[in-house]
Amino acid sequence: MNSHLTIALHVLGFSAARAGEPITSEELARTYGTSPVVLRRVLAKLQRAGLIETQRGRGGGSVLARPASTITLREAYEAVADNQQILPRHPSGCAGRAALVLAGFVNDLCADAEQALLDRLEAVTVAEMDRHVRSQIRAPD
Amino acid sequence: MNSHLTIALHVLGFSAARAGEPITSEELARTYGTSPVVLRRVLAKLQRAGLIETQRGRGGGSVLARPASTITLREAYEAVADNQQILPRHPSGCAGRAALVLAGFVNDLCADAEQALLDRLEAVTVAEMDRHVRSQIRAPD
DNA sequence: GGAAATAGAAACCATATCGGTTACATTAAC
DNA sequence: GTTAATGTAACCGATATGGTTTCTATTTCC
Repeated sequence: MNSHLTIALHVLGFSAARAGEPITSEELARTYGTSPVVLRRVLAKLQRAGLIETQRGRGGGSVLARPASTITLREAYEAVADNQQILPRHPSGCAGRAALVLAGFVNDLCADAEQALLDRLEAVTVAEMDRHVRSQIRAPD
Repeated sequence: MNSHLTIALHVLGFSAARAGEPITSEELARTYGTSPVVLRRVLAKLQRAGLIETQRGRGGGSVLARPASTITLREAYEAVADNQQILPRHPSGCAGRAALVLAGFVNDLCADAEQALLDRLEAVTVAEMDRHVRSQIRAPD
């Protein structure tokens, strides 16, 4: 995994705060602290996943493709995780029956643990994230 | 994360199966499918964590330092994870109050999701892993 | 129609990580 | 002292990553 997940959540959070007004990759890059090109690489993934829509040209930028209350953070994760497993798996080069059985057990357990992690991400929507940010901004400290 | 977790579980599983007889890094490397040097790098971490004990010289090798029923797979994870977080965190370069609040929210959520993953690993002991392997070996298919 | 603003994408580079190998030192049993 | 084993450092090649540059495509505004 790389930094794409945190960038994606930054994008979704800021897009939600705009309430329909498009936000540019330049502004997203500046607030996140990286370059616009890096940000567009993540924007491309979010588009492919159908989470945002982007307009080119003057006045362009990105907006949420669906209501913020219908987008879970797990969807953001899956949009940017290129089929990568969080925990590494046993390789195929194991020798012997015991090693193979052990590898199968470990792989199943890793999959189960990852599922637990994804369940946590699925329990939070972009709208909830946005509400949290709004409340914290209005009530400093 | 690298492959050290799967190697560590391989080590603990095979050590448990030996019931006190030391196992060499050469045999562990052969059954896992890598080189003995790579394996010893993981063995060093498991030693530092107090999960195995290793003897040099002829007839040497590694044995479990504690009963298999008292070692959880989470301990193995923490022995090999060099303080690394599974999910990446927001960088410190965020600009603006909204970005900082959002980063804090995301970081907290990531920590929570990781905790859910670790809980799954903590629920399994090396002894249970060993029992599973033994039962599967005796009853093929 | 032209200028400006914006996204899209490819290419390249510097850096870090990782697994593998080699080499050598250290330890313990026989 | 020979043999078998761990401990560790050094190096190499492959891969991933983030950053930058450059160019193209699109859209709006004048």
